[in-house]
Amino acid sequence: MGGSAARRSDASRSAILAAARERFATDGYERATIRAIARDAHIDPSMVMRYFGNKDGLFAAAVTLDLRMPDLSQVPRTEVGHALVGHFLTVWEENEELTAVLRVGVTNAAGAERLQGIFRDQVVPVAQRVCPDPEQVQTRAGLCAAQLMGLALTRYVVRLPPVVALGRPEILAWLGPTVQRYLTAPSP
Amino acid sequence: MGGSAARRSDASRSAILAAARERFATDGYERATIRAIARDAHIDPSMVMRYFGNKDGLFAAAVTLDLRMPDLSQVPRTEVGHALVGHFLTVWEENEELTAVLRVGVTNAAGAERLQGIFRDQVVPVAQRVCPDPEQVQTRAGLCAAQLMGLALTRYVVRLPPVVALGRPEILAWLGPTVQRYLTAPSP
DNA sequence: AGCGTTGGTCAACGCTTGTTGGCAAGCGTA
DNA sequence: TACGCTTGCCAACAAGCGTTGACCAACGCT
Repeated sequence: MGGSAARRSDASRSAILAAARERFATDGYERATIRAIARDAHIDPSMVMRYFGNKDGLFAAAVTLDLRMPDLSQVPRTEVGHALVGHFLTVWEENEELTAVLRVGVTNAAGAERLQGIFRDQVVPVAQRVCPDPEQVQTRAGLCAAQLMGLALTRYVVRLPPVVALGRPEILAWLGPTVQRYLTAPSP
Repeated sequence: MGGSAARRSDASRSAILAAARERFATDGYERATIRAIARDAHIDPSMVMRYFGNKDGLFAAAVTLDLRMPDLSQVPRTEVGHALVGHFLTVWEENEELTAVLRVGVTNAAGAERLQGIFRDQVVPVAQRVCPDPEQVQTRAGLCAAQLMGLALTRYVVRLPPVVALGRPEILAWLGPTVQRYLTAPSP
């Protein structure tokens, strides 16, 4: 029962998960059909059901999001904004699961809850390190999330041309001070 | 043919459009079914087809988005950020079509194009009034869009609790200076 | 009265969806 | 060889989808 032993089906499982990640990222929850995912993985749709129960289970298994948040207490206090924007930019561009969870979070109630969980468990704790006032850390983290998710939305999902055209240094120069202010400036 | 005369079916038409707006806003494009919209409007699904051709036509007719952008050249130059954030906040809260177009813009390719069109035709021209450098106006408008759509996304769609909890004055105080900087500060 | 136009209902079409159960082939062990 | 478990494919199900066309009732006109 432990499941530590390698099963013969592990190749199929991971093929399904990879295909699911890609489909969810590009199509969103509703249009990412089990049949299409199975076709991408060169396997029968019924196998997807047997391995993951149902479509919700597949989504839960495929999209497990780790932002790999850095330890901001190691960064000079005047550069946390710059560091945070840079980290998000890197993670977004090398990890399509973020687009998946954002797309699904907008269409699906369960997806929205997952986004809330990521915010609560991964973003807020990091903000707590740099802004110790427990009264304000939630608000400040929320403001950062609004700015960073807005960037992701306009750049990777909606693809507003001017935002797509921005280079990494320009984004850092524009958004770094904003996030810095949201995290460390005195409350207005 | 002109269509100026009031038709007997106008009540049904507008009932369908109202129901469609609400469904698209809460469910997104795929899950907002014609059958559900027709049920809400107390009418037969086939009438929706007759009036609007197909689902795309219904969406186009239901979600016509006018941001009613203010003339920022009338506002003191140091307060355009504050004014813009306040305007967006007002429009978002009294108009569910914005949530609809955002939700659909994330899932549907046609919806994304519509968002790009709104940005191009309604947001950029206003930014042009306050930031006359034609080289930068696109970029600056894009940055504002990223911040404002990020707010809308986290507040009205994903509903991150700390962002939902923010009051209007706090949002103005936090985001006003950001948008102000994106519009008027010297390029970093 | 008779007419065409309009507003509306009903039943069905073809298709896709998530999901299920049965059955065949491969494997390790006894 | 025979057994039991795993892996996989196939065919089918019920439900829902967008969409279509036939049919009916009410209206406005001449």
